[in-house]
Amino acid sequence: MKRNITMEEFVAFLKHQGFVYQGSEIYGGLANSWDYGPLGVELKNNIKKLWWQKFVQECPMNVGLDSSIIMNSNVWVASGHISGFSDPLIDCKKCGARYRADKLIEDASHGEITGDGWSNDQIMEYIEKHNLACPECGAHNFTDIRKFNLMFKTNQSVIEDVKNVVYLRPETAQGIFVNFKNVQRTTRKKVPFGIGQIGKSFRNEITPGNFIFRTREFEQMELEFFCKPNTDIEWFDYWKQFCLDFLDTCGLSKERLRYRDHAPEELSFYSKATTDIEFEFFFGWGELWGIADRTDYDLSVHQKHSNQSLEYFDPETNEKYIPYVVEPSVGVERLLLSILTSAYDEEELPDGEIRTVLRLIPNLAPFKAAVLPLTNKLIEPAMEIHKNLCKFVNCEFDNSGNIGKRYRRQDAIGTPFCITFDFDSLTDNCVTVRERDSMEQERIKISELESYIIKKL
RNA sequence: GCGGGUAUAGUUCAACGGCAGAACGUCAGCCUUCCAAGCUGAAUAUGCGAGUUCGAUUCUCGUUACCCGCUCCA
Repeated sequence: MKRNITMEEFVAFLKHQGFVYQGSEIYGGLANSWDYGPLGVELKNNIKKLWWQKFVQECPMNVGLDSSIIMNSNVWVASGHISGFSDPLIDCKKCGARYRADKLIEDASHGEITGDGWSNDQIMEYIEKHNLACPECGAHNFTDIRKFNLMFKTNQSVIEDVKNVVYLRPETAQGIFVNFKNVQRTTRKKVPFGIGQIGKSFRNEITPGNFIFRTREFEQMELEFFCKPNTDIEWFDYWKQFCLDFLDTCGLSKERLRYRDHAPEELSFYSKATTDIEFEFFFGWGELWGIADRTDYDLSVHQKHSNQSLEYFDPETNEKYIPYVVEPSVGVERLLLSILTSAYDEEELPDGEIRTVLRLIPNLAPFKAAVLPLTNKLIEPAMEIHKNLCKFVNCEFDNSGNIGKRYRRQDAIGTPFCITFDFDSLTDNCVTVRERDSMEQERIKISELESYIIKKL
């Protein structure tokens, strides 16, 4: 990227080209929801396809799964998502500082009283009675207690009732864990093996933002890799490298990628070690891919709560154990954003003109080719070529404006090849194939066009 | 959630308490034999809701969305 393009400019660019629109736009939008346009959905699908290819199809150890978004609520009790995430939060109305109300009491009483297990009313009563002040500004002016609930809640029935409360999954991982036995039995896989899944997840984030970086609805591509206890460290390193290689395949700029190991105090309760692959987004470095050593935590808690054995019998050693899990988890939208960020380029041509180019790898490009008649007199025969090529690759037809303009337009959406049908084509049965990055042109026989394009992809 | 800022066409910007303009883009026609050419024409905008006013895109309030900072992020 030659120029320092701002995020706002980039968002406008993506909207203009039909990659990403604001969600519910005609109704004034909905905070942090984004829709993927005709080009966005192609790119997104291509990203998912590539991930699936690399993590499932080409990886004999791994298989795929597609589990439900809505699951038995006990799944979330077991996983800790319900109990572990209902902190009573309170804000100081004066300075805006936010606290966990129970911690406030604990701190004020110097640890003598913990608000653990208290009801909201009890906590509020204590705060009022002891006239607890905001540690920041000293004011006695708090909001009501609000339970911060990460999960989207709904009812599985037309009647709302506490008994039929269900949640939209906050991660796809649990769907894999609860199917561990099913998958292992039916595929006859031996540990180590992995289960991959792509799907939507939902989290009521307190502060979403930064465009599509953090949204409440998002899509994850997760692999849960089951291995023998004490082999988790080596597999952890294996997948760390594997993910980085994948990002390289996607065309991400190396200098905008780095590993970041989580410090022991920031590790989640379920994780022994976590490394993020971070990408340098517009707003700074941010988590792109989290690789976590989840140990046997998940299978153990599900075994406990479900009363179903989730042990694996290792036929080689005749041992029974609960496998350890290494989880590389990446968000589709974050990956899409980093791919687009890396691909965006404004190139100065020899004549001083600037062209915008999305240097997407051909595999990911929304359109693989565009068929362009040199003039409007050649629309019909050019359309024939387009019609045929569409059967093999996603390609576009464009006859508006002059040819140069159409080349630039395709450059800006990352189309790797432009196929121009000119007057000579009528007699020599050849077309000009113009390559996006080099801008070089080659004369190709129409009969060999498909194989030429497919080979280049 | 708090504080600050912003909101006019697809985009970038004008203007005004009294008919809202331009450039680029888009579309149509003409022209055009390979890198955003030219000519002619067209469509498209004051985020939403109240209030003040004879009249509000302009002033006031509310609301929604976005941006920046703080806070938060199992």
